[in-house]
Amino acid sequence: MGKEASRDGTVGKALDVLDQIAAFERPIRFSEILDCSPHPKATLYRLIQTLTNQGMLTYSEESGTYILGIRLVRLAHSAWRQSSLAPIARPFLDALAKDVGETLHLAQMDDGQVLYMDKRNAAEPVEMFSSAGKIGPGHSTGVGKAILAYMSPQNQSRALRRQSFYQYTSNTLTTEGALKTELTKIAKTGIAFDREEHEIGIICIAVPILNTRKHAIGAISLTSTTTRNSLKSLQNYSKILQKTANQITQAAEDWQFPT
Amino acid sequence: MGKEASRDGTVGKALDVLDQIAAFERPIRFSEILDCSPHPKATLYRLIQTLTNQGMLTYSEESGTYILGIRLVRLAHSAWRQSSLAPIARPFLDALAKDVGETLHLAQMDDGQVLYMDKRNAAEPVEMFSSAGKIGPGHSTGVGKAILAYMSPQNQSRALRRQSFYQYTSNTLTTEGALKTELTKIAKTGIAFDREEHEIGIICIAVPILNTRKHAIGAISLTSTTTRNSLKSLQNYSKILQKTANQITQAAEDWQFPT
DNA sequence: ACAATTTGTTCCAAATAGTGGGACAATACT
DNA sequence: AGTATTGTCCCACTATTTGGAACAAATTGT
Repeated sequence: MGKEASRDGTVGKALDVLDQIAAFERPIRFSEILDCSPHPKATLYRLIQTLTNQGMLTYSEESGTYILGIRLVRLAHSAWRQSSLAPIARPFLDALAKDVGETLHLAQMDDGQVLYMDKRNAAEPVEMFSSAGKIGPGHSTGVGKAILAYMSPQNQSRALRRQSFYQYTSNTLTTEGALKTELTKIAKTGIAFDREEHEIGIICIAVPILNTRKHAIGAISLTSTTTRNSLKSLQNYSKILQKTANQITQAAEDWQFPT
Repeated sequence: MGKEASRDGTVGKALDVLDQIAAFERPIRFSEILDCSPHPKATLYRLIQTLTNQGMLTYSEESGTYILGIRLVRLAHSAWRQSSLAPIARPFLDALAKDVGETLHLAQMDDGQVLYMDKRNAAEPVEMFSSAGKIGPGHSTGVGKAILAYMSPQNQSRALRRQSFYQYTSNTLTTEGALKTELTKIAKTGIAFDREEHEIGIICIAVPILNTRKHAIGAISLTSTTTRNSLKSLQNYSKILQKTANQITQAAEDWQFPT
């Protein structure tokens, strides 16, 4: 119990390697992987060879580097369709986008991290990173806090333990205590705000998407800039966001979700 | 030698299972997987358990079914950014989309199959398959033929062997001979057409994206319907498509060599 | 040009992790 | 209740993974 060694065999190790390579967001040498790997050289070597001729990694002869393989993209397409809310939420997000003309995000929680599943651009786009599969911190985003506020106690504390509490801006909540207080407030109102907690100048309003047991299975958010909106004016969107969230809940009812 | 057993260990088996589950485009029971699996019950069971607590699969207690897990989406995001042309091609596709106002696709080849990496919608959307990660046949799509025409002889024949030559419509090329003749023509003109070969009423014009060695690393296509366009009128787009493809080639080159 | 160093690949005996027949439990059908 | 189907678990057997160390290739230093 002391250690949370939940390693399952070779497959687990192989997948860890994939995560490691994904973390570097660039082509990477064998020895670079080796440096951040707990495995001995020969072991890592065979692991990577296997992954490569399985199409999960791609090797570039010219530069001697590895990148994540194309097979993942194929698999992820199925994963996205099957286990994300995106396909279900699509028509409702489209309608909402038409109504509000601001940047919208659909996100779910993966092991304490926010995972963006879909996005709609503002009429006048604020160029932001993103697209499906992008991850973000749970403690400093609107969607993250909205979902955390509506988790079962066990899941919540597990997720909280995963938070880095990295201070992105002076508004970021950097302690578990501060975040918990905020989550309680959110659970009362059903609405979460990002008060420039992740990036100065960027604010957002988010609402959870709940299942029948009143636990969050995702969240939607509307993002804007402080030059175009204030936290007050974002409040005007709360009704329509909640309506959309409810519609998605409804549509998702006969669907199965991850815990 | 007789057998083409290229299985590498447990990891390979686990990944095969993922592919199998992806193939069913719906939640699936344990026994259903077992039916199309070469592994004995206990083996498959442990494999799936491992995959599940690694987040590659998600299990629904209520219905006792498995779907591909959310972790794949996260991994694929990195894969998409690293090993697809999509991020590089994005600005050029955007510009092209603005100019032509028709449905555009960016695709690459994965083991003989077309893999769509990005898409731009027409002003009046044509509802058809597609979006990133979606796969399609090589022998009956514009992008597929464009890429096949510009492959090295070895790669081409390997890819041709992978083709199903399934007859989607009366126009589909259903023999290797017919396809090869077509590919020779395409290699001369640099332009590929889909003459309702995949779906009646849908036509498209495609051009390859070439590397410095004049081999295809991908393709872009413009799709329309027979009610809005004819094969002749699609020809008008050939210049601008080729210009865009060249721009992407250029950008891809610069990408490889950042001093 | 030559040695020293770093980086990548291969081998093989020992150890470990995966295998699968079959027993058992939990549901679903008659 | 009885029977069939589906899912979970056990454990002795065995095949696969392991990793130290030797080797090869590419890079760097003098």
